[in-house]
Amino acid sequence: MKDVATRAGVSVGTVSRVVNGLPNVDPQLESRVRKAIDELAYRPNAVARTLRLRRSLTLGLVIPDITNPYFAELVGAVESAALDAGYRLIVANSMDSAETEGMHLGALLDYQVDGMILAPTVVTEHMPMPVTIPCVVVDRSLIGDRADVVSSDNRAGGRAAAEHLVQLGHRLFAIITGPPHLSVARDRLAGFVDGLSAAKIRVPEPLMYAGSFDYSSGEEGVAQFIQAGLAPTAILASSDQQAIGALRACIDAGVAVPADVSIVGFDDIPVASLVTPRLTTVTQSISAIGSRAVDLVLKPRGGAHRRRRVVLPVSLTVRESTAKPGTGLPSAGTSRSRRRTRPTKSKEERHAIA
Amino acid sequence: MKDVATRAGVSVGTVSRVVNGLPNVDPQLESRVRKAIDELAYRPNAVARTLRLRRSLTLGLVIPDITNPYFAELVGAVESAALDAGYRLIVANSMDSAETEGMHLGALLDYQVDGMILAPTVVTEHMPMPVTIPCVVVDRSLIGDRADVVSSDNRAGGRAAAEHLVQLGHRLFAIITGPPHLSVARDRLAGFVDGLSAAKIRVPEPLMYAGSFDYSSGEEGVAQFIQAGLAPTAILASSDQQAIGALRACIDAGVAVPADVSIVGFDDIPVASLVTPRLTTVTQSISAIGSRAVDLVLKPRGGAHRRRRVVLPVSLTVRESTAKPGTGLPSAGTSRSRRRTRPTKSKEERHAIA
DNA sequence: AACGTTTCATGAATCGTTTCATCAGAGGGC
DNA sequence: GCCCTCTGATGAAACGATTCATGAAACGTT
Repeated sequence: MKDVATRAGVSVGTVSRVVNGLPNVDPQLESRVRKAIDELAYRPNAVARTLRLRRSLTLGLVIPDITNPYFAELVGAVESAALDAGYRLIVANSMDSAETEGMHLGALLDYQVDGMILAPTVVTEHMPMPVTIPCVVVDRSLIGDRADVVSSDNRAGGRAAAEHLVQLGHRLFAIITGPPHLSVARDRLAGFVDGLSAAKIRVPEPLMYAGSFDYSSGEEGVAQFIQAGLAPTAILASSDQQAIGALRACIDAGVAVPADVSIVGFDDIPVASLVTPRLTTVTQSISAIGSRAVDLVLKPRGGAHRRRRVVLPVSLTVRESTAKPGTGLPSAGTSRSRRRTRPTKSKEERHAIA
Repeated sequence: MKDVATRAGVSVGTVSRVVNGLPNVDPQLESRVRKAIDELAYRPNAVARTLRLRRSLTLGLVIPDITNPYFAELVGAVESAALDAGYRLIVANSMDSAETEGMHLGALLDYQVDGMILAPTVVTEHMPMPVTIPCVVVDRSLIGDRADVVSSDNRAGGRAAAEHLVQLGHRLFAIITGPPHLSVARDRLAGFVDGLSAAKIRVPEPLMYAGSFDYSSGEEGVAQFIQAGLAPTAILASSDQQAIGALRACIDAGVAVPADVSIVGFDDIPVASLVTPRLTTVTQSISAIGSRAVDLVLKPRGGAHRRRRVVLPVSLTVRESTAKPGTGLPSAGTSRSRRRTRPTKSKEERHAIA
C-alpha cells in the first residue's frame, strides 16, 4: 500500500480511501491511484485489515465429520449463505473427537472469526464456549447451554415416519437410534415413539439398537434384530446412512425390501434416491438450516434476551423402501440368514496395479 | 498481552518469550507470567502474529464441490495431513464456477495462506496463479501450468478396469466419461481405450457419453446407450457417482446388474461398497494424495527446478457389479424399457408435516 | 579495581491497514 | 482585506504481536 501511495504520489490514507470507496477524494487522484494499483497488482492484506478493524468478515463452522454427506451438504449451505452475507467461511472438522473439536474452537477464536456455527460432537458442560463472539449451534443442541440453536423438527419427522408405517399396517417395529447424548438422536427417537404409541404400539427392547449415525451402525442394528428372532416388518432408522447400511444387511440376509421388510431413513441425502429401492425418508431443508444459522449468528440477540431456538419444518418423502407388511426379518439360525450374514469381506478382491 | 505484562509486572517482550518458549527467561518471572495468563484467560491473537511473522501457518484448499463424496474425503485427508504438519486449513468451495473459484483464490491469498492446494474446476490459461506462494494442484492438472501436481495413476486404473472386463469375456462396451477439458477425465478414458485396444476392441460412437462426474450423468449415459440400441454388455464409468447413476438407470430399465450388464466405477467412495450390487471399482488412496500434496506445498522446490509430478498407484477392487457377459442393455422400443424408463418422478411423493 | 562475559529484561521498531485530528487552499459574503 | 465554511489530503496513532539493539546486573579473572 505504501508502494502504491508513493507511485501515485499520494499518502497511504488516500489510497485507503480509494480502496474502500470512501468520499472526499479528488477524481483525478483517484484515477492515478487506481492506475498504480493495477500496475503493481496490489491486493490489500486481509490480515492487517482484520487486525485494525477487529473484525475478520469470517465465520467459523465446526462439524463432526465432513465425510458424512449430511454435513457435506451443510457445509455447502452455510458457505453460500455466508457468502451472500459478505462473509467467508472457515470449516473445521473435529473427526468426532472432543479434543480436536476444542482445539478447532480455540484456533478459530484465535483467528478472530466474527461468529461461530457449530454442530458439536459431544455435550460438554464445561465446553469453553466463546462468550466473546456470537455462536449458534446447529442440528444438535447442547444441554444447558446458552447458545442459540437451529435445527429441523426432528420429533415431528420421527412421528411422521412412524405414522406412515403404521398406516401401511405395520405392527412390529425395530428402531435404530443415534448416540443417546445427542439431542438429534433423542428427538428422532421420541418422534418414533410418539407415532407408535398413538397406535398403542411398543417396541421390545431387543429391537432397539443404539449406534452412531453411520453406515455400519445400520448393518449392526439389523444383525442384532436378526439375532433377536422377533421378525419385525419395519425398521425406523435415524439417518439415511443407517438406513442404507440396514438395507445392505437385509439384502445380504436374503430379505427383500420392501416386500419382506420396510425401511425408512432420515435426512434425505442425495444418494437416498439412488439406492435400490429408493429410500423413503424424512427430508430436511439443509439450505434453510444454513441460512437461518448465518442469520442468527450475524444478528446477535441483545444481551438480556433468552436463547433463540429456530425449528424448521421437515417433510416425509415416500419412495420405494416402504410397503405393506411382509414376512419380516428372518431369525438367526435360519439357514438362509446364517449362510449369508456377512459376505462383504469374502466377496471383495483387491488387485494392485503394476 | 499488554494486560498480562502489566499484571505480571514485566514487559510485553518477556511475555512474548514466555508464550513462545524462548530461552533466557527467569523461572520466577516465567511463573508470574503464566499465572497472569491463566487469570486473564489470555489467548494470543493469531492475526497479529500472522501480520508480524508474515506467515499464517495456514493452508488453503479449493475444491469444486464439497457435496461430491470424493472431495469430501479429500478434504478430510488434506486437513489431517496439514494438522500433522502443524498447519491449519481453510477450505473453499467453488461450486463448479470458474468465477467463484477465482474469487476464493484471491481471498485465500489476501488471507496470507502459506500455501495453496487446488483441484481446479476449469482450465484457465490466464488463471491468476499465485506465484508468490507455493501451490500444488491435485486430482486434475492444468494444461501448460507450472504448478506441481499430485494425482492417482488414472490411466493405469482405467486400463485395469477395461482389462478386467475383457478378461471376463466382454466384447461390446459403453463408456461414460467426464468433462473432456479435465485431465482426470481424459486420462481415465485413455486408460479404458488402452485396455480395450489391447484386445482389438473399439467402442462405437453412440456408446460414448461425455457428462460430468455426478450421479445424473450416469443415468443420462445409460439412457443414451439404450437409445443407441446396440446392447453393450459392460459399462465403464469414470466415477463411482456415474456408476451408481448408471446402476440406477439399469435397474429402472429392468436390466439386472451384473447378470445382464456389468458396471465398473472409479474412486471407491464409501457408498460404493453399500449399493446393490456392490460396485467393482478402481480405488485410489485419498489419504496418500492428501499427505503428498501437503508435503509438496510445504517443501517448495528450489526456483529453477521443473514442476514436480507425483503419480500414485491405484488398485482394482472387484466386488459384485461385474460378471461374465449377459444379454446386454435393451434397445429403445422394447416394451420393457419403454414402460419403465424414468419412473423416478412418478414414484416419489412428498408430504409436508404439520 | 578494572575489565570481559554471561544472563535477562526492556523499549522501540515493525508488519499493513484504518481513522481521526489537522491543515492547506479555494471560494463566498461582508 | 478579513473571516468563515467547505473540500480534500496528510501524518500519525492505533490494532497485537515479534525481535533486535541496548543496557543493567552479576560474576570471574587478572
